[in-house]
Amino acid sequence: MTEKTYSISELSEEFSITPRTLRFYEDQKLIAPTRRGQTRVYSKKDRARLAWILRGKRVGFTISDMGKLLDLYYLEGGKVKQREAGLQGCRERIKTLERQKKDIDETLKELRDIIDMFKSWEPYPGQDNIKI
Amino acid sequence: MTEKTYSISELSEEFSITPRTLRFYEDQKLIAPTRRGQTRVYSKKDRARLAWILRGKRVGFTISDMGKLLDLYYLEGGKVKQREAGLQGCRERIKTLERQKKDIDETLKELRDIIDMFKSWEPYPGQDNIKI
DNA sequence: ATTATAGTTGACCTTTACGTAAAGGTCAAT
DNA sequence: ATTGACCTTTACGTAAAGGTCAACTATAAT
Repeated sequence: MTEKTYSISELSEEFSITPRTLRFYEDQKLIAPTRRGQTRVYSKKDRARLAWILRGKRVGFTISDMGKLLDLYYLEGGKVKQREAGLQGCRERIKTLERQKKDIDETLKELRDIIDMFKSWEPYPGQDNIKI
Repeated sequence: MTEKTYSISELSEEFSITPRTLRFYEDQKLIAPTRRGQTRVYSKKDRARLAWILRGKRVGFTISDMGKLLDLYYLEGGKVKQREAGLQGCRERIKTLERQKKDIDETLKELRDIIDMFKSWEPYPGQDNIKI
């Protein structure tokens, strides 16, 4: 059974990014698709890595951050020190993410306040300008 | 009673940013401190705006995003269309923030899995290298 | 055979968010 | 009056994350 593979455009469409982005990630050593000739062939594993990278990006990590994380994740055997550093790194990331969650909750609250403020200013029928 | 004010360095230290950053935000019309001579004097209100901007930044908004949001917030009277746009903008931001929260939760879960993985590799006493 | 469709590698361009001098003003303390 | 601390503007520099050509190549379809 041959595993499913993806072309660069399939993958970029699926994740709403451009092929350029995928090539860029490869350039930055985040993904290493195999080649058939000189054409990139992405595996399921590559696809999973990509999903990880993009999610990391959405929550504020840089792509090089994600590169390091992925390396840790796929680390098969390594020195103790590397693993310790990995653990430390993970813990720090968890902390910043938890802070971000708090920030988001507070920002959400304020956004909803703004919406309420807007609503309480609803114009009267027939009126399309409000002056104070 | 004269309200409390802050110097550029007070404020930048409090929020762990550089004075350059504050001047930059002013350049971008995000904050408009008053002046005593040519020296910037920040009010409580300025400080609040700054806190907003920085929180927005932490959760992934650009500073120009935050500028627009602040304008909406401090909007005193305006056309209906502006307010409608403001409402729409807020709703969109709320959506992306909620998505980000989900992303964060999933990322947190995976980070914790990685940590568990690391832990299960704990070396035996006296051993400081693991090979596979 | 030629056209269309994907793919490739450069190389340079752009935006965001500041950093980093350079060059000097202001004011309090010595 | 000079030092030091803090402030100012102007202006060029930079890193991150791609965008945007341009010039080819490979393969499939007509």
